[in-house]
Amino acid sequence: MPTSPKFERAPAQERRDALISATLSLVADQGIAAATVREIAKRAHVTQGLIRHYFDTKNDLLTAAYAQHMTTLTQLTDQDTSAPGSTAKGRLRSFIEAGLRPPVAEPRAVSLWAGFLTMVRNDPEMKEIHFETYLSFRSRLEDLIAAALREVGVTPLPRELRQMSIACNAVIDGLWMEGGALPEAFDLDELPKIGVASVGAIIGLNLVDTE
Amino acid sequence: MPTSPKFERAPAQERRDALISATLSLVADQGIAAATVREIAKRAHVTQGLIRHYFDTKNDLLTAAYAQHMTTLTQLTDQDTSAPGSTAKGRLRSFIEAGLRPPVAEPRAVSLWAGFLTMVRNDPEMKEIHFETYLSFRSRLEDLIAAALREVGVTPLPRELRQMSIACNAVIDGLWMEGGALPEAFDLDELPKIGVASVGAIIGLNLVDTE
DNA sequence: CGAGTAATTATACAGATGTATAACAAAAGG
DNA sequence: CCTTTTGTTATACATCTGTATAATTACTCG
Repeated sequence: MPTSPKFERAPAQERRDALISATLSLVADQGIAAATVREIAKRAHVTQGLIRHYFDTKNDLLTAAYAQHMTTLTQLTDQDTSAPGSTAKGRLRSFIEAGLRPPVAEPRAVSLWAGFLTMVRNDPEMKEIHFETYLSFRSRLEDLIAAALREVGVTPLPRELRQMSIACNAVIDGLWMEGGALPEAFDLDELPKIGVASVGAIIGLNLVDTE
Repeated sequence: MPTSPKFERAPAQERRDALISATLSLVADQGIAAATVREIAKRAHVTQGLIRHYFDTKNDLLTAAYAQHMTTLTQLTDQDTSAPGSTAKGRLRSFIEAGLRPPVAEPRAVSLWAGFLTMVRNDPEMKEIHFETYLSFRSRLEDLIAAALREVGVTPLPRELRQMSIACNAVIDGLWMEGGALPEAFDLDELPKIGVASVGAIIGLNLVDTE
């Protein structure tokens, strides 16, 4: 008498991914404290013992989840700026806008950032991931700013460029954070617009007008 | 035979404050998960049962701690802008600088913000506190911007003013966050300088030069 | 088709956590 | 000085947590 299988064996990568995204959604929804092994297992539709089969410790799972989230964020922000044939100014604008629209800018992402911050500050491995992601974002921004300025014949000093990129990064981060923490306080597309205008003001270049 | 007293009875307000600041320092240092009743009691030099005597539930203590922290932050930012006889431009600059220097801008404050974010998003009472603090900060900033512009004969439209204050608030928040999350990545006084310059650029007013 | 392997479940365990309640003792009032 | 009040400690308890290990069961390979 053939009974229906009691569970299914999934490919390793698939299970790992399921566990990681269960972790991320839990941290985003209810904070790091709610991400217990049992709750994670439930969301991934497995039993809790299986977590140990893929990750030596809960901390390993959390680290893997954070790394994956940061990688995704970086990719999402970058993808719109690689279109060839466009102007540097246009690429800079796309970069800003992408960072201030879903899926990059949304409550979920901000909650994840906040949820992991404690671990980032105390765990060297996570600190490393955070630091690299931040610097890579800022250096990407710095390159785009330099290119846009070069396009109009301006070449700022390295020191000026550094300050511009820090400031522009701060506007983007700040808007991202405000939009995520108080989504109901802003209109749709309000944040991207403000972001583009502000970065333009800071680097002294009108990014708003199309041409 | 008179033995030394086994404990001391403290004024109610004093004990409440001790419990609240123990909570805040714990959340700042090790995150919200580390703020257990036993650990809080230890830092406040009392036993854990006493917490229940001052707060019905742990959640009440956390809410009280968050409220106190936010109030302190607001006061710290505001105090330098009330000096009479100064120019509106100068007051705006003080406001920005105060928000980007210790004790407002420091890792501890950012950790607290992150630690409480989950609760802010899920607990209506804390959401209310957060919303009001944010709006009050922004409206304070909006007033200062309007005054500084009026001083040079400029009167922006309400819509423009709103966008400026959102953007300026974002720069300040973003710099505040970056400085707190990666303190070693910035020089002392670098963030206040960048903040003043950026806000100036956004509202079209040179805030850097003294006169 | 049958045995071996490893993915998955099931169970166990020591310690931590929030809350509840009982026991104690320091200060206040008469 | 003694009683009362209540701030404070001490203890108890059910539940949850991360980790460890044993027991199953689905798939693979010969």
